[in-house]
Amino acid sequence: MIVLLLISQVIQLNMIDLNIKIDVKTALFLKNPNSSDLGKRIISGSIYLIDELGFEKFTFRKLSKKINSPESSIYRYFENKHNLLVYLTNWYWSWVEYKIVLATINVNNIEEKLNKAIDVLTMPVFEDESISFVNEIILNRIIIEESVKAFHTKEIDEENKKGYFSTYKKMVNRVATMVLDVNPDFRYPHMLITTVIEGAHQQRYFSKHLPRLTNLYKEEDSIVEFYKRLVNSTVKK
Amino acid sequence: MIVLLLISQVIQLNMIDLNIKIDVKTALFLKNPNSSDLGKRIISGSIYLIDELGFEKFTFRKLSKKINSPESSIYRYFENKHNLLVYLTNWYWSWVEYKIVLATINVNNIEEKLNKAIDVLTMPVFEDESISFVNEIILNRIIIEESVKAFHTKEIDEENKKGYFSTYKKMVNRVATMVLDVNPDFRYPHMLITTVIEGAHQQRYFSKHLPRLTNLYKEEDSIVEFYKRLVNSTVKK
DNA sequence: TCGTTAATGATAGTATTACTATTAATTTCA
DNA sequence: TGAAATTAATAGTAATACTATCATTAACGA
Repeated sequence: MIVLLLISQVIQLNMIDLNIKIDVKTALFLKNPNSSDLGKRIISGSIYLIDELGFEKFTFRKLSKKINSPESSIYRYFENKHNLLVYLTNWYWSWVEYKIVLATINVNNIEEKLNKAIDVLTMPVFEDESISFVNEIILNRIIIEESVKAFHTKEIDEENKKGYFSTYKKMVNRVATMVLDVNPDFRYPHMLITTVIEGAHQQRYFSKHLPRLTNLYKEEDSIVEFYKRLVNSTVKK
Repeated sequence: MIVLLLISQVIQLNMIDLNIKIDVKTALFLKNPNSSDLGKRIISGSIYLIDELGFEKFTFRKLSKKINSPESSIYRYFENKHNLLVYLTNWYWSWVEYKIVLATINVNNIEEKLNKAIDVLTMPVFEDESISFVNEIILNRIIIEESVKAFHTKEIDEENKKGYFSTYKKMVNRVATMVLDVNPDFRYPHMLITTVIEGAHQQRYFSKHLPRLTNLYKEEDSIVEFYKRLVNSTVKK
């Protein structure tokens, strides 16, 4: 009980921390959605609505009706729906990095440590681990279905300069370091990790919509199995 | 000279073949763009314009101005710009499959055959190998920057039923078969190949826009090197 | 507790997008 | 040559992605 409480407090603290970082490093939002009731309704409402409609059909007008606040008020928090999506992905990757830290904190064996991180990166989110107004199960679904759109735009270079993707890079870097711990001579740690992260999402998407493009076996989580095998056989000295 | 001519004829035939397949299997277009001058202007104009503006800012109205034909005429060929993008991806994958066939046709060693295919899938398109009104260098760039949007939509399941992605699946299947030739016990051939294809595109994108997410060395094509190593070490018995 | 400031609500308005409709001009090819 | 098919020219509509204005309410500090 005490342990749980402590962990929950750590998460709370950590989340505040991460949000401050987003706040400082980027110009992602005009007003911090964490700072008000309306802001939180925008975030949690948008998660449900993007999941329901898909990002293309999602609009601030529809969101305003869902949360019963005027469209113009939403625009006081986010310049446009694209920035809101990027904000959500940052939230997600902060959360994932935190889960990696938790999963590897007391693991001393470096191979096992890397494997634990790969687990977090490739396993589906099935339990509501939420400690806040964000539903992580649905957010995970949004990341799988929509997150490629967050960085496939003509504005990528300017947005990158503004730090829109720093949370993601930071998390990738953490795991890439674990790869180098296992094999310091391995030349492609970042390439490997982003291949695994994006690949695992892609395969989840394929398994749902284009199953001919992947291979699933009932008795196992094939995606986790495949990427673990891939990492271990590729990183090996 | 004679050889070149023959190859060129084969390509020509093959392209017609592939287009007939697209025609028959899907409802991708309302009128075959290959069948008229206007249709070809739509395709080649759209390739330049999508590359220039990005898919989001690309509109049929802007395209109509570029090719000097009314917007409504474009709508007689494609229901919407999304279907045009899917058409372009099909064109691209038909062309890639043809390149794989060419690159592997006289290779008897099965490992070498697979490696040749991985080469085609991971190498950049730098020469204008075009035999038609399609500029493959620019098309390759569009695939890297925009193609994820072709299958990340809410309509994916209906579109999949209509056969919108059959060209891609067919090509993946061809290479997956080569994987099984090398190791018949390997359980994840499709997963491996789609990981390589999409991963290689992703890494090209990262190397251009988010270089911290990948690892590039000047003296080599790191992306080709990495994915070859990955395939060979993962497929190994 | 009053008064100022800040945040939100209510409403309206604009340019652009994603189409559809109609009719005239032109091309095709039987 | 003449009918059928294709393309051009033009107009129009609902929805999207915003911006602007002003009224109302909440916050909070003197």
